[in-house]
Amino acid sequence: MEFKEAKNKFVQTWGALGSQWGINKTMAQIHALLMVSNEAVSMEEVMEELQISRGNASMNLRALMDWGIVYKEYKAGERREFFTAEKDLDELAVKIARERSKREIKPALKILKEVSSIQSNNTAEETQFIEQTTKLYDFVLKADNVLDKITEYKDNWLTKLVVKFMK
Amino acid sequence: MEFKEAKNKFVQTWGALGSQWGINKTMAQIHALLMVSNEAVSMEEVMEELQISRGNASMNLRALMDWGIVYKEYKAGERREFFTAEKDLDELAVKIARERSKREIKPALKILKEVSSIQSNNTAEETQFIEQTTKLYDFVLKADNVLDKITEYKDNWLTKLVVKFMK
DNA sequence: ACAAACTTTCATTTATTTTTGAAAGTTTAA
DNA sequence: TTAAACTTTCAAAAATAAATGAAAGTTTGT
Repeated sequence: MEFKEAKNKFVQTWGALGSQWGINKTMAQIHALLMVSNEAVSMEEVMEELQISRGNASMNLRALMDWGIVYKEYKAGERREFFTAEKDLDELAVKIARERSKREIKPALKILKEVSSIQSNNTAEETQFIEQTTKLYDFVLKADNVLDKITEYKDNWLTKLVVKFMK
Repeated sequence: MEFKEAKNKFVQTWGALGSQWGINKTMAQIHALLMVSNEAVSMEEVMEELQISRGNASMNLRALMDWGIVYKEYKAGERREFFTAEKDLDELAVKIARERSKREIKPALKILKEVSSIQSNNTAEETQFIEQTTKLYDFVLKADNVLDKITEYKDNWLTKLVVKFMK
């Protein structure tokens, strides 16, 4: 396999993975492309490499910056903007984890708390509902807290987790 | 908030979450419905509660069984099949983690290994590509191993993780 | 062996999500 | 202040994913 083919395969694969994880395909592809580029990439180049429209490139680059995993760069004497991806994987994973916690887990917790707090009429049905949603609330809360703690380490959290856990 | 409203809210919320996580909305809703039911539910009831067609119910129940988080149950003297969800959350999370590892992480690792193994012509571009995809491979492999180890505990793995990690 | 009771399949339809591209907006340099 | 160079927005179009429902398939009791 030669370079171009490998690069393309990587971008495609990362894109497909993204869509299984609630991130859209193009967004994941752009991220993949930037991550393996040795220097900052212009919007024009992104459009060219991925064969996408200007609007699409603009919106997804913006979204990636909102996630905090792609940065704008300005080059001296250049009017255009260039983009780079977060390349440190510990940092990348931490940012993704935090963002998903904020966007998905926290709101879900709020709802779980609400629905598990109804007062029961003591039918078997309602008792089961309250019991299960309460358990879910506790579980998700605990998981979210663990995530928080783990990502506090930032550098090498994965390695530290391995060390802590394997012994 | 009264019971029916709470139940509906829970099912809707779980469904929306599902679609952000690569599981389709109906599949997640059915799972939510079964999880808070005190007894096994027939396909007819699922259709009725969620207002979905027979085909849809059948396909998604099947998919949930493929994931190993919904079970068929037979009642004496009843021709129909009934369904229950895995209610133990440790067990549920373990099954989901294992399934996603098998379906998504393992295939991604295979590709990462492939693309990171091209031989370089020593351009800066290719060097960067190989370096970054190699790092990714190592990272994802390590993460997958940690997941494996954690889910081996099965019972109370989350609690055990908290204990190990907080001290 | 038949038929009633039930489940699965899959071609078609429907709904949702993503993409496009042209117009509007912004920034910079002269 | 003007215009060139660039980016963003968003309504409409295209692509993708999910749902429907009728027909085919299966199982069970008589």
